[in-house]
Amino acid sequence: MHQTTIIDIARQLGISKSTVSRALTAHPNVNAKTRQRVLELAEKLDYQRNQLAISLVTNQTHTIGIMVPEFISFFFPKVIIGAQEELAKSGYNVIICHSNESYETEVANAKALLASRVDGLIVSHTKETRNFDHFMTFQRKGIPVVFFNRVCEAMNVSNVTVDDYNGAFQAVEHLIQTGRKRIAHLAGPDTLANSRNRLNGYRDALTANGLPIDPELVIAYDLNLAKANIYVNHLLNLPNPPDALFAMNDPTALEALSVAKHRGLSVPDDLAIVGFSDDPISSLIEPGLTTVSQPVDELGQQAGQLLLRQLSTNDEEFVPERIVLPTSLIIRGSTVKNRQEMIQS
Amino acid sequence: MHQTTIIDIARQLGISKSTVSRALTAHPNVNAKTRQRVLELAEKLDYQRNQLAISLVTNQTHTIGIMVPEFISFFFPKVIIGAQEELAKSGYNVIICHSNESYETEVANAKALLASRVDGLIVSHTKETRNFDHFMTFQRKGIPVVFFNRVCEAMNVSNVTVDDYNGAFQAVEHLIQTGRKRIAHLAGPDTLANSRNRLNGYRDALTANGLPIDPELVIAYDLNLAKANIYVNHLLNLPNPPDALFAMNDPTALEALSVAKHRGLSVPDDLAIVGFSDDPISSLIEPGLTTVSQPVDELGQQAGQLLLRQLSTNDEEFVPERIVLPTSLIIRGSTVKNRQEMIQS
DNA sequence: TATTTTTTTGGGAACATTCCCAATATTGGC
DNA sequence: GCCAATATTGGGAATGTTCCCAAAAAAATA
Repeated sequence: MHQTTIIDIARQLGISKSTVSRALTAHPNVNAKTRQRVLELAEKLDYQRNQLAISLVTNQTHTIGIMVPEFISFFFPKVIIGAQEELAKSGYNVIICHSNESYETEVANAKALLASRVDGLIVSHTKETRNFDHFMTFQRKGIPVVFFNRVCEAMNVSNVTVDDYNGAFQAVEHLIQTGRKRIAHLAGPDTLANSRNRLNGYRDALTANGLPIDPELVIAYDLNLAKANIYVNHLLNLPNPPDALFAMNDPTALEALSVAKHRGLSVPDDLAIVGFSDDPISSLIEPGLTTVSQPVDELGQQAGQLLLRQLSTNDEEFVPERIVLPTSLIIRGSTVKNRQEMIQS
Repeated sequence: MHQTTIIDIARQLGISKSTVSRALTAHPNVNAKTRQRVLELAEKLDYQRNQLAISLVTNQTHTIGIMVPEFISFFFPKVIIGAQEELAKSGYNVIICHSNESYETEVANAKALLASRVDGLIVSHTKETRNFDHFMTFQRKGIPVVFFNRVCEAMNVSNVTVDDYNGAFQAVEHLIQTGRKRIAHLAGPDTLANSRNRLNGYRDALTANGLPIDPELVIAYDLNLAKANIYVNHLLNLPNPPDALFAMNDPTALEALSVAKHRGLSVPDDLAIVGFSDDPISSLIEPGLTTVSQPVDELGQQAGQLLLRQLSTNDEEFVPERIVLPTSLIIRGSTVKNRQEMIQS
């Protein structure tokens, strides 16, 4: 089916396509009457500009790619919305991709985004990603890249993260202050920078408070919940089991909570549990889950702003920025009995 | 910054751009050696095809727009993933838009998708949408449109829904069978076809079981949770309050649950509650929420398949399909005490 | 009215690719 | 070694737009 073009309009009006083009854009050099006639006919003919042709000649698409590893949990959609709103203010559209935690899909998506000539990329990589060549290609071609949440520390690009180290430190210190001595950590894979940082925070909090680091109590896993179940049971079966668990994220913590319930353990008396990310579910279950909360909306907004800033800066003058947003500890019933929710920043 | 083009490759190899083009695509008429040389140089020069130019000349983008009203809740992301996987099998990419429940944003998004020449559209409209002109434009231009979940019944296009009427009927009948006599309904806005269908199911279930329809017990609202809170309190303050509540969706039902707890009511004894959609949270809270479950993944898959089918059919021969997927009632503690989860189809 | 200035318009290259058709090179049969 | 058949290559139009530059028209000035 034929789509109306500026040439159709030009022909019907007996004027040149240049004039139609000017009338349709905000160009000043058109007679007001001519513009009026063009606009009316365009409306009548259902004219829609062809962004492909425009992007081809102007060499910019006004489109930003956002790639996330998944978007079932509340976290990534919220970040996307934050970024999208920020970008929309400057007239940018957004293509959302999810890599499904698959390195291969991530590479394929990166290729597709490159092919559709996005003006920039906002990305959180998969847990499988060890090689970042596919993102470096963007850099080489002068297309701004901003990482968030799961960042590539080796690449010299802007990124936004939360203070994973301090969040973890604070969480573990809270457990220590409430009397726990054997604190386990279900960590994420060491491919993720945030996972590594949380692990460091856990370790340093123990050391700073004179507690030993027992390797038996630290398990790094691939965030597959079925395995979380197994590992929690393993920890609780130890001859000298933990009295507290700090989990990489809320889903893991919730899984631990369910395991504890199943084994007839009392939370927080027999096992205190802390998560990370303040999933909406965490405040609704019984007991409420103590967790490290992140400013999710701001994460997205900042990512958007970083990209916009880079987009309006000369390549030579550009210096990458690394933004770290603060976390806060939300204390609920999974660590302190009969406690109404409390926030500790 | 200059991006490598087939002309660059052609020049460096001393051959024509036609040959390079053939080598880069799956075209048979190229010498194997030539193809090899082209592929190697392309790799070396970081060549990425320019999808804009390709789409411009081939007049198809292999891109499908998916527009949803929001994607914080688990529902829409899951549908998107289902559709995306189906479309990916046939080599289609996806642009995801969310209208943020705003009619204006929806219209703007539709324009942008039209401008970027998507090959098709999968959409669930906002709760504000009464005028569907912006979607009819797609139809007029021969671009396939598939509605899901929130459909426009007035448009002659394919759509996928769940059996809202029967889901609601079954839910209300379950409440009646467990002895409830005054069943309230917190309905959605009447702009949504699924909201209207659920309301009808509610009404007919009451009538079929010889119960009166009390207009006092039916409240239609805009799905803004803050208002749900107010309305639930209003219902419970009635001189003759309801003994059960059927809510338009799970978030509404959860809000009701929280209100009931706050007022010291026992659920399900004082107030039984049923939701719609089986949100992941619903099985985790205490008591578990009885709810109408929908085959969410299948919704997305079917939407994708419908679109693909239309894409490969002549416009003249095409006949819209309307698929209705079955729902099932999941019975939990919010309607039956001490009941382990049970599914009734 | 003639000339200059300003406003408005038109022509055509450029963007990166596909694809048709013609031209050239290679191969096979005799 | 010649001719036909086949394989491979090149040339150039076409896609829908922007944008520069020149041309034409209109308005302002003398």
